[in-house]
Order: sequence, then structure tokens, then C-alpha cells
Amino acid sequence: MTLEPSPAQPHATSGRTAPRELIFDAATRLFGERGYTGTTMRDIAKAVGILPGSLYAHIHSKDAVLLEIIESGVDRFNAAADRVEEQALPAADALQAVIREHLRIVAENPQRTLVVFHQWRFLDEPHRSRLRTKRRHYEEFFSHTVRAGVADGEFDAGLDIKVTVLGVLGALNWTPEWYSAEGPASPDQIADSLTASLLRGLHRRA
Amino acid sequence: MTLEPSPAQPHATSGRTAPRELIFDAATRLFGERGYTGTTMRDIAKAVGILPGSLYAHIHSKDAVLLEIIESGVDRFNAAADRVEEQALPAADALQAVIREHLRIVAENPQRTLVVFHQWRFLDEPHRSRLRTKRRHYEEFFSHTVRAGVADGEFDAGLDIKVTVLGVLGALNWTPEWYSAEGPASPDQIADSLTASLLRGLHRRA
DNA sequence: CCAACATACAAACGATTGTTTAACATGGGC
DNA sequence: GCCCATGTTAAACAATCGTTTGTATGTTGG
Repeated sequence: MTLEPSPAQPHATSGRTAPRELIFDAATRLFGERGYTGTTMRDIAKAVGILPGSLYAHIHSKDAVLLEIIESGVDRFNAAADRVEEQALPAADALQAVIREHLRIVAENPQRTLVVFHQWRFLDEPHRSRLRTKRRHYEEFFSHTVRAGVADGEFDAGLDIKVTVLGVLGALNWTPEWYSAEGPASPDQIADSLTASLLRGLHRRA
Repeated sequence: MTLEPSPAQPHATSGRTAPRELIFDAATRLFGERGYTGTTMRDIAKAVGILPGSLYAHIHSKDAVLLEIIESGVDRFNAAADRVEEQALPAADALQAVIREHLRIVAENPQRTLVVFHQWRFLDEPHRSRLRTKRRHYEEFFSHTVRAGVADGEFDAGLDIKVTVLGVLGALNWTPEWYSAEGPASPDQIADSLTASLLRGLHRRA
């Protein structure tokens, strides 16, 4: 076999972005903006710059595209939570760390995050149940962390843990709704501001 | 004409629910579950128990139904905020009051709240802009309240007000996603737990 | 009793949906 | 220089979309 300085692979990671990737990028953006049922294959094709039928040389179906977008998104959140869990930090530090990771993932691609949080309803079984389990795994990291923080006296024992966790998750899950890359604050700065509000509360310390 | 023990008025507020109201209830539930673009007029008609064409004796169009659902929902939130504002409470009390009202509105009809928060994207102009302005009015009540709380020393001066308000709103806007009428806690109990977490934070007081 | 009205049905409309098919181009490896 | 894989076009498919139409059926106020 001769030397291959610049192989120009047919369907590997080459200079030009692979058409399959272009399709997924366009689909992610459109699903985020108009929702899964509000986006047509013709919309996606037009965004990529090809005809609708040509999409099917690269993808299996509209449903399969949605599934892959959501699954890859959920996996990022879970990988981040697992990474933080491995460090076995004190509860407050663990929360700050995971909130930072959360906002980095949102900032990297807010549209994909919106799809993950809202379009899972349109997955058909058994994928929907499987993805729901994955999302629950992420939520349970927060439950465990808050519970541990209460157990060792770091957090207030009077907390309603369930509501508190859902409140924190709500604050985080809502961020892709307002985050803008054009804003002045970096994802880490936003994460730390949010962490400060959530952990220390609004009230002034005596 | 014989006696009428049960008048059965044609289109007044009688014993039987008006068909128009049945349509809006079904549309609210379906728009909340499957989204606006994921719901067909045939879905709504089947839920009401009539044929698709018969809907148009009661409504103008699918878009008009969505607009009315969202607008009536937004108006409830704004009316609640205005009511609290009139009382001119200290910032912490004002927040607790509006959070209570917020959760009562969510609890009364979580599906309608979901439609308000997510389906406004499918309104066409100028309605979308007008509704966005109404939503901003609600959000500004929170901004003003937090800012006032910081100004008079009730809240921590180190707060990033913008992020803090968006965090609180995120926690509140996410509630219809998990609130269940079958749950053990009342809306007011949930609101007070949430208020405690948000205002006092997770950390144990020294 | 009757005119008016509200409501319903059955059927259809043009447009749009996701997807399939057959034919045509293109370009690198033997 | 040919071959095969890859990617595209053009055209069409059955199904479904929001909505309209014409007609029938009661029910009510006068």
C-alpha cells in the first residue's frame, strides 16, 4: 500500500463537513426553533441545500434523526454528572461543578438542549421510555447530592428535598430558553451566578 | 308548550357545558400534550365527539383557538402579579405571594400553562409580539421586586440580578412539567417550599 | 305553526406530509 | 479507461392536513 499524504477519504472526517453532519445540524436547529412536528423534511433539505429525497441517502427516517439528536444530548449531561460524581466532592462543590458543566453543554448548542428537553414526547416506544430513564439518571444525581448535603449538615435540614431539586433543575432546564452566545457573560460566569443564588439564596446574610 | 324543568338553553351558561368550551378544553389538553403542530383538528374533534367540520360552527380557525388559550393564560399571570404589586409588600413577601399565585394558576390547569410557555412560537404576527410583551410584563415584576429587595438591604447586594431572576422564573416555569394534582402536596405547600429554597438557599444557616 | 337559528353530518377541496423509486452524474482506485 | 460506490435529481406515492360546502335536524322565540 502506497503512502497517503492527504487521503481525501470518501466518508470519513475530511476537510469538508460530511453531508450527514450538515443534515443533523440543520435538523437540530429547526427542531429547536419550530419543534419536531413543526419541521418538515423539505425544511431540512432546503436548509442543507439539497432536494428532500436526497436526505434519505444519509438518514433512515425523520424519527431516527430526532432519536439520535436527543440521545447524544442526554448522554452529554449524564457523562458530565458521572464525571462530577467520580470526584466525590462535598455537596455544595458538586452542585457548583455540575451546574458549570450543565451551562457549558447548553452554551455549546442551546438548540440541541431545547430539543432534548421538549421534543422527547415525539419519540415512539420503546425509545421514549429508555430516554426517560436516562434523564431520570441525571436528575437522581441532584437528588443524591442534595440529600447527602443535608445528611452531613452542609445543607439546611428543613429543605423539602424533592421540591428543591425540581426547583434547581427547573432553573437549569430553562437556561437554553434565554441563553445567548452574544450576551456579555460567559457560561461559567452565568453558572457561578446561578449557583450563588441557588445555594445561598436571595436573602442577605445577617 | 309544556313545562320545562331543565330549560336547556341553546347557547347560554346552562347545565350542559357549552360546546365551545368543550372544544377549548380539549384543544388545551392536546396542545399541551402533543404541541400545536402535533395536534390536528381531527384530534380535537374526536376528543369532543363531533366531526372535524363541525368545529367551525364554534371557532374561527386553529390559530384563533391557540391565541385565545395563550392570551387567557398570560392574562392570569399578569393579573396575579398586578394584584401582588398593589399590596406594596416587602420584597421577600412579594415574592412569596407571587410564587403562591403562580403555583395556583399552574395547579388549576397545568396543560394550559404548558401551552402558554411553549406554543407561543406558533402564533403569527402581530400576536406573537404582543404576547411576548405581556410575558415580559410578568417577568419585569420579578426584576423590579428583586431590585427593590437589594436596594433596601433585604437581599444580598452581590446578586447578579438578571441571572437570579431568570433562575427563579426558570424554577417556576418548569413546575407545570412535573406538577401533578395526584401528588400529596398542595399548590401552596409546594410554593412555600420553593420560596424557602429560593430565598434562603440550600446552605444551612450558621 | 313558523321563521330563525344553532348545530351537526357527509363529502370534498387543494395543499402538504414523509418517503420511495428510477435515472443520471461524478470521481477515485484498479 | 472502466467500474463501482456515492450522491444527486425529478417525479411521484398514499396519507393526512386545515378548511369549506351543502344539507339535514332539531329547538326556540314570536
